[in-house]
Amino acid sequence: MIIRAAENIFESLIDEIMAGRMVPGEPLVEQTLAAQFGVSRTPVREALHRLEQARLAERGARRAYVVRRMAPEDLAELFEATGEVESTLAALAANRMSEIERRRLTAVLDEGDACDDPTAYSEINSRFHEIIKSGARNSILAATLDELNLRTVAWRAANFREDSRRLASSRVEHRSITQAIVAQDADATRRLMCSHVASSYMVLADILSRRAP
Amino acid sequence: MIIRAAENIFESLIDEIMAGRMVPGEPLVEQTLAAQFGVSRTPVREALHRLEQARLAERGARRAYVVRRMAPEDLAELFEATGEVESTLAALAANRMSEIERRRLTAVLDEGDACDDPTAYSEINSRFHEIIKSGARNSILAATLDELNLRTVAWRAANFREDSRRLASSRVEHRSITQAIVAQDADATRRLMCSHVASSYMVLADILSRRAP
DNA sequence: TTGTAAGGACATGTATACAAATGGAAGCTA
DNA sequence: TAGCTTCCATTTGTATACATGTCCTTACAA
Repeated sequence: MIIRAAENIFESLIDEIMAGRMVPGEPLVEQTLAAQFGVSRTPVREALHRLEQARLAERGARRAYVVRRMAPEDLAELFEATGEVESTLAALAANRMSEIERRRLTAVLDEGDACDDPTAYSEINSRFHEIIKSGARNSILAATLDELNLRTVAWRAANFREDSRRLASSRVEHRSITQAIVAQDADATRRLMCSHVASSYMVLADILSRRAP
Repeated sequence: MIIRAAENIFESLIDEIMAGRMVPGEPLVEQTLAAQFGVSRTPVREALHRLEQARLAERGARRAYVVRRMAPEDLAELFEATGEVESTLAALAANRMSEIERRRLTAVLDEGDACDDPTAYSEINSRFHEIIKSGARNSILAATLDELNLRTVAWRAANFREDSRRLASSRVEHRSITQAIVAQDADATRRLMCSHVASSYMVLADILSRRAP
């Protein structure tokens, strides 16, 4: 093996969960996975431990691993936590971003306005959030946000995509957030970002509740 | 072994780091630790991986583990992140704590005012922060705060204790925070908690910078 | 029928041996 | 001497065998 097997397996399992090919509650048996990946139990074991740390796997009966299940309340907490951390980053960014970064943010915003393809818009949306994250000048909070976002992958899996109505309001929200950042108004930025993230997740929560009541 | 060896070793290593018996940069060799704990490399290996996840260990030369070192800038980021998350929890708690919880918070505050022993005060201080953490009604953010606090253990190690001047201002700050929470003023709570945590860490940072310039 | 205890299947936990990789040191060359 | 190459020591990575623990099944008795 060129690179570490445990690392590959960890990434592969995350991909499987993200793609929805492994659903919450599905067993993750060391022996079975080892056979599938063509390695021994040892690296699989390590990958499963890492999945557990990342809260993507949990222990079921007989200490066996399963893809993590989450009650709706837990999901709500997770969404709230994500929103709060991202809002904090945005508030810090409002105070700390350079003129160049503010211009880049505005540019990405304009690019998003000119884009109608949902897939492309999703990529632009990521860039928007990335700029804010790095503008906050705190890599630890940024990493914390990444970890929280990673935990939602299993729930974003089922080919969730923001519908066009949500896309329109998302544009408006990004616009207000950007204005608050450019005005270096940290409080407004926090408030706006918080409700922006809340709205985004509301749509997802709605879909999930309709599918698994 | 009655309970899991890997778990024991993980806890033990954290204790060693907390106590300052293992200092940043010190090598953590699987073979050596295995011999010390009287087990094989396997559980030690697992414990080290967990330490790495917790950001208490890092990889040095030849992928060997060492107790994590941190540059002063990283430490500043860590303190800021901790303060922001705790402030967020406090702001949520201001909106969500029950009347009973508010009374308990006030009671702990009074207990702290009547206490002059630094060790006892430290314990009361912990209870104060615990009440706020649980009052926020978000276990994920609470766990995030715990994880961030855990990362500072190696830096709190060197029998750091708040001096009496700091203790006096800490009392005053706790009083204002409690008043803001009782008044259910989330914004004021956030602001006060943020500066409270910042002041606490300032003392530690000051000590650290004088010891290792 | 229900409660309980023994046995067994299944999955993880641990021990050990061997493989691989990484950095550094020794030695060679220009 | 500087720079390169080769080799080796050290440490982690992986494979495999065996140990342990937990739950479920089943048999038996009240």
